[in-house]
Amino acid sequence: MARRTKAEAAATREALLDAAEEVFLEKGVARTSLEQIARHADMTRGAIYWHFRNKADLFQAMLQRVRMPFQELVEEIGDPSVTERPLEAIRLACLKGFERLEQPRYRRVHAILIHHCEVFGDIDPLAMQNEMAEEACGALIDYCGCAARLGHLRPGLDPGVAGELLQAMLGGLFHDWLRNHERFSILERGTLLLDTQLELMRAPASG
Amino acid sequence: MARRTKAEAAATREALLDAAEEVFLEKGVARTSLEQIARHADMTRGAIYWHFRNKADLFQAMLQRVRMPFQELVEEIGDPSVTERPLEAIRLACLKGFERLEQPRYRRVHAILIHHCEVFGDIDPLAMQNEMAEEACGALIDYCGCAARLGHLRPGLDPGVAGELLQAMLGGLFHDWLRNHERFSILERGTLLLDTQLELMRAPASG
DNA sequence: CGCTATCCATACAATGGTGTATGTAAATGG
DNA sequence: CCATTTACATACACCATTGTATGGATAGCG
Repeated sequence: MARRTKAEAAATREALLDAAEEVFLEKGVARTSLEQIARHADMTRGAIYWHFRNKADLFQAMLQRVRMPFQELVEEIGDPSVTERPLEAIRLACLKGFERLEQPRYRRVHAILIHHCEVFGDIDPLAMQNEMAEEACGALIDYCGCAARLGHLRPGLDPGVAGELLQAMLGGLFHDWLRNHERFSILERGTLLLDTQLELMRAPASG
Repeated sequence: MARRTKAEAAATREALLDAAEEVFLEKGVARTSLEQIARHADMTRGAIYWHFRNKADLFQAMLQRVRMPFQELVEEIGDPSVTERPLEAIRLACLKGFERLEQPRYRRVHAILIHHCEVFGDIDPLAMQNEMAEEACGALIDYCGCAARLGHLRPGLDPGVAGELLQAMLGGLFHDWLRNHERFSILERGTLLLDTQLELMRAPASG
C-alpha cells in the first residue's frame, strides 16, 4: 500500500478511534484484539501500531476526545448570575451534561470506561472514575455550601450531605443509564429526578 | 498426589473460590489466569478443572455465595409491622444491606461484579447488574407507593419518582464505595445519606 | 525532479493461556 | 480387603494475541 496524505492519515487515526469505541463497547476492552479493531476500520494492525504504541495508548487517545469536567459545564452556561443562584447553576450544568451524554461518542466512551473495561497495562479506569467523581462531588459540595450561605437550602440540611446526596443520585443515574441506554432517556429522567431532588432540598418559599 | 476426603475436597473448593475473589479483585477478572488463582490457593489448575468446568463456571460459583436480593433483606428484618411503616422497612432493609457489605466476602464479590469484570464466556455482568437493579428498584417503588397511600410521603412527591430517586442514590453510593472502600464506611455514610433523604421525602409531621 | 520520511501492509517469532489427556495414590463402598 | 472411584498433579498440544521487523509506494519538500 501507498503512503497517504496528512489529512488521510489523520482520518484513519480518527477512524481507528471510532472503530475502537464500537468494538470496545460491544465486546469489552479486554476481549477485543487490535486485529478486530483494525478490521472494523478496514485497516490492519500495522495502522494501529503506527498511530499508537499499544492498546493502552489507543485507549487513552479515545478517552481524550470526550473529557467533560463539571466545572467546564458550569462555565459553558455563560450566565454570570449563576453564582447568585448556585442551585440553578447545578441544575443547568447537569442538564448540559445530560445533553452531551446523548451524543453517541460521549455515551459510548463513558459506557466503556465505566462498564466495559478492567485494569490493563498502565490504565486504571477506577482511578479515572475516582478523579471524575472527586471533581464533581467537590464542585457540588461547593455550590451547596454557597446555597446554604445564601439561605437557599432547606434549614437543617447540611450542605456537605446535600452535595454527597446529589453526587450519589447523579452517579447512580449515570451508571444505570450507561448500563442500558435504551431503557430511558437520560435527559428526560435526569431532568425529572434532578428537579425533584432540588425541590426537596430547596428552602421552602418564605412569605 | 493423593485423594482427599470429602470434607477436604469441599474445603479446597472453598479455598479456590476465596483465592478467586482475592485475585480477581486485585488483577481484574480478564487479566487473571486460572493458574494464578490455583497458585494463590496452593493448588494447581488441575484442582480448578476438577471442581469447575472453566473460568465462567468458577465465576458463577463465586457469585452464588453472596446473592442478596432486596426482598430477602426486608424479610430478614422479622418485624411484621413493616407493612404499616414502609419507609421504615426501606430504611431497615438498607441498613441490613450496608452491614452485609461490610463483610469482606460480600464487599469483594460485589466490587468484582461491578468494577472488575467485563463480559466473558457466557457471563454478562451488566445483565446481572440489571436484574439486581430492577429487583431493588421495583421493591423500592412498591414500598414508596405503599407509603404514599398511607400519607407518609411528602404531598406532591410522586411515589415512582421517589423510588427511582432512592434507587439512584443508593446505587450511586454503592458504586462509589465499592470503587474504594477505604475512603469511608458504607454503614456510616449510607445511614447518614439515607436518613437525610428519607427525611426530605417524608410527609411533614401534621399537628 | 529526486530524495527522504511517512503511512501503512505483511510476515515473523515469542508468549501466555486454555482445555484435555494421563498419571496416581488414597478414600470409599461392598 | 479389594476394586473402583475420587481428587487432584503433571504433561501436552493447540490457539490467539502481541510486538517487531521488514517491505513498499507515494507525499512532501527542497
